Amino acid sequence: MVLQRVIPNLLTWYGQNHRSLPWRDTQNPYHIWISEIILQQTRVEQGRIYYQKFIDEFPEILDLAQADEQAVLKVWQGLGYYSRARNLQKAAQTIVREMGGVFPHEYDRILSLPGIGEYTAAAIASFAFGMPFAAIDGNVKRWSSRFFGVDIPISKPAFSKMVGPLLQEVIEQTSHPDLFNQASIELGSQVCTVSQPKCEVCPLQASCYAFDKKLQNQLPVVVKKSQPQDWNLHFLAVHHHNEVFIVRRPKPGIWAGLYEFPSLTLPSHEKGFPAAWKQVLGGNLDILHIQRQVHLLSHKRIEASCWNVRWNGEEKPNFRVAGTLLFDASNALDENSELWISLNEIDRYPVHRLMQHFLTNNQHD
DNA sequence: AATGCGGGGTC
DNA sequence: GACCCAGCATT
Repeated sequence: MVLQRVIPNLLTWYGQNHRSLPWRDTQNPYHIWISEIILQQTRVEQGRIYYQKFIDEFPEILDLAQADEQAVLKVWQGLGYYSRARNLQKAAQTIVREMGGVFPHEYDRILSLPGIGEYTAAAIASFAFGMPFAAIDGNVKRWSSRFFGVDIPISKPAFSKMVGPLLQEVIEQTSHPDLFNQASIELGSQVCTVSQPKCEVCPLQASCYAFDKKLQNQLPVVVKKSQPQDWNLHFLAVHHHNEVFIVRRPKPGIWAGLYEFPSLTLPSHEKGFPAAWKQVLGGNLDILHIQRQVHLLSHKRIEASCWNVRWNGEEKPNFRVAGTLLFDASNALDENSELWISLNEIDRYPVHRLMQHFLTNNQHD
């Protein structure tokens, strides 16, 4: 096979050029696991600080298994894709309950844990235990499509079906599967980049299809993503004496398990104070100020308004009026889903970036 | 097979 | 803006 011939080049290149990262040079499966979950759809530089925080907060699997979900989400706050944090803890509990508290050494058992798919299972199996499973992430897909000249869109299962066995065949013949995977990923990240790949220094150049045919800019084939959906979202920061009202978002869904001021989705043209709130709170309410913020996610464009109001009634206002939806997350409740807290307690609760923005910039608007 | 799920860096 | 990052779960 063509690839087999240039593997020595690849390993030599990696030995001379790889970055030093906190989760390399360890074989602790727990540490490697945490790093791999953090790095899913997340750049190394963004994940780095979260990795350190997470390990410090939960040094062992047991610490993670026994923690409050809220504490896990709090460490994850701001990183996004919060189901990763919840699955991490679920998996830790499974390991403690069903696997004797020891991270499993078998590929199939690793793969069975929540939050771990084929890529992550292969990465952990090879990095922690030296097992020959080809780890195929976005970096590997990119160089593979160029090297082998595969024009199937890399997001399609058919692409992995085509390339996976080729890489698997090679890794089963190398004496260092862990180094092969590290080098493969690092190559895609540092050399075979999306734009302007550094073919002049690439250890695979001599056998690369795209280099030979000058098709580096045609490969890989990428399916264009759908446009983000507009979302007109209103938040109600209601102050009563020294307290504010927060709610926990339901699972599943965006920001599941995180806290926020109660929010309400309205048709995109409605930018005024929500009528449903006015109807219930109208008489005893002063609107102090409004914060407007456009918040961009990969799949949503959120036009958010945060209404800071003072409630003048003696008793707390009642948000649970029969037949009226006063905020989106007003279902699936337990005792901690709706809370009145003093504003300086908010740091104890995990919140999303948009909520954090409203809290941080509250004095100056 | 397609979609939902965050946030941020780069060009 | 558009792209995409050491993907996975769900439908």
